[in-house]
Amino acid sequence: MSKEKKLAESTTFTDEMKTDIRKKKLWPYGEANKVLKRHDYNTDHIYTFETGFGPSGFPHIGTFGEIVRTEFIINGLKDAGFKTKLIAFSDDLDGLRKVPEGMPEWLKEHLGKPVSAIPDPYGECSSFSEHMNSKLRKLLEWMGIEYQFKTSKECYENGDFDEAIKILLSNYKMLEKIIAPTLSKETLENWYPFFPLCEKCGSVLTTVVKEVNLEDYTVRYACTKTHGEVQGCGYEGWQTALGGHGKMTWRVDWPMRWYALGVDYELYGKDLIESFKIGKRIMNQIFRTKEPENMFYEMFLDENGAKISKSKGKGLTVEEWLKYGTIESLYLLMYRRPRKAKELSFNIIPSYVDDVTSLSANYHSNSHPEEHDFNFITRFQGKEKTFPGISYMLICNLMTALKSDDKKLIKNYLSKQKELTEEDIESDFLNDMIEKASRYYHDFVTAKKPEFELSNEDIFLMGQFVGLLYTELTSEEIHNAVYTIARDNGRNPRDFFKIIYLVFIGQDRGPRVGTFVKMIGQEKTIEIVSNAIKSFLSAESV
RNA sequence: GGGCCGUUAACUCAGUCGGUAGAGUAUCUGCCUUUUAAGCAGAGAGUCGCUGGUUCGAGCCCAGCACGGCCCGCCA
Repeated sequence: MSKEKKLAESTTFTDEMKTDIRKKKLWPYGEANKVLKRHDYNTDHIYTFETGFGPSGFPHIGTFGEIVRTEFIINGLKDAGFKTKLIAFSDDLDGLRKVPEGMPEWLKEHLGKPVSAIPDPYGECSSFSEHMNSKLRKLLEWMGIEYQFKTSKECYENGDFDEAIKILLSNYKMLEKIIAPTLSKETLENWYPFFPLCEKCGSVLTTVVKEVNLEDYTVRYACTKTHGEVQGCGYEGWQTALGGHGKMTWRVDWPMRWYALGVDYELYGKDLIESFKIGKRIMNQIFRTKEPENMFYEMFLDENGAKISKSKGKGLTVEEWLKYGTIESLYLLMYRRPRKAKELSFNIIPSYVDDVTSLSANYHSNSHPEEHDFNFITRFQGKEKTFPGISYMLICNLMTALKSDDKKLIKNYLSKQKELTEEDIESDFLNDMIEKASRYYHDFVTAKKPEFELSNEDIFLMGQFVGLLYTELTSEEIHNAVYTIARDNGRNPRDFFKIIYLVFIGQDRGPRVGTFVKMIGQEKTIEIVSNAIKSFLSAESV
């Protein structure tokens, strides 16, 4: 009885959800609809997404982008009431081909071994790949992304892939037919879809299969191949192809994962388009099932338009972006046009931060906020997020003009120029933004603070100036006082301004003196100047 | 040889169901009696790569073309 009722409810719900999400056009919804259609909008199915990661180097911004972009689609599904799962898969059985730049030379003796069998060069984790995995996981956890972590090693060893391996090896001829067109003649001669792990030297890159027994899925192999700098040790023996004693070759490994893990969707970089096509054929012809729904994304490029690579370690990192930009700005970077190559450099960060602010305003005044970019870049927390309309670039400019990144000062200035509530001024968002703009200002805008000296006459002038401040003045009066004092003492006003700025903020330039003094308050100004002069005098007398 | 992406103001880029083309920077004008990657107010600036198609209506959808860039054609 209750079961029937439940079913009826669930069906009605499904129809509503179908029509609702089908109408939506933003790219993550487009992808969501592809994957929903695959299971006829079934609300009980757990829609499974995979992202791949090669732990032979540090995770770069592209790896991170793949996960975030996948999460956009997942969040669209979740928001519509569907169940999802994200598998972050680390291929830690991949053999190390060369010592990555900046890593110790002793790694050379481990070339050819799976990265999970190589010690951590930084001595922090149980293996090379563990180190890379932990870097990625730390980031994902910090961001609160829900995912299931799987590694190649554990899946092979658990036997999760055994059934798939049996199917692949039993269909060797068909497999060869699919792969052959992509291989050179020489490679094809000794080609076999399985690389045993050499029992003697531990290499996975140098073994060649000589004979196969399909009764028990064992292979006879010889460790005789040369792969780049790695040479086989010459060992020969029998080995089972199951249970993690080797791995399938790359183009075969990928579809095998789709099959074994039930992957419904995967994003991949443009460089893997050809590999995906092979994987698709393997899925269709050997596993006799449909390949995952999918989309490829464009590469991130460095400032010179070159592809960012793991081995070279170039390009902007996620950490670097977050040092200067808000988390939402990074999400926006990933959200916008995944299929357009983007050149990454520090100077694009301010505009992304400010775009988030305008998107926020747009979202909160929009007639149909239910389908809005802002939902994705806030991970569907848009309603709770209102960003005060303060420009990051304005803050940078203010800091430059004021030659100071003092938070209170900046806030004070902002509150004079813009209409901001007390809440806005004290918001975490503004604090965060000022801190980030401050770093940007320090690292990209400012120069070193010049050292300066004051003559007795300079100090005398400052004394006169401060003396006036005991009376309440307007900003104009203060400003004019600078001229008056300078002229009365036969000094160039320009020089006096310079002295004032040096005493105020240690720079020879700054904002308009009158407004600046009013901003920090006359009393406070007196205090700052008096202290500065005192400390200068005491330093002088030593 | 195969495939993909891009082309919107001088520059960098947005463009949310197909409904009068947007921002920042730069330029020009005015204002603030030093200066700054200043600030404020305003202005000019685009046949949305080209050609055709669908539509009452196209930057957006479809086809073809041109130019630019990238990936694959080693290995994983």
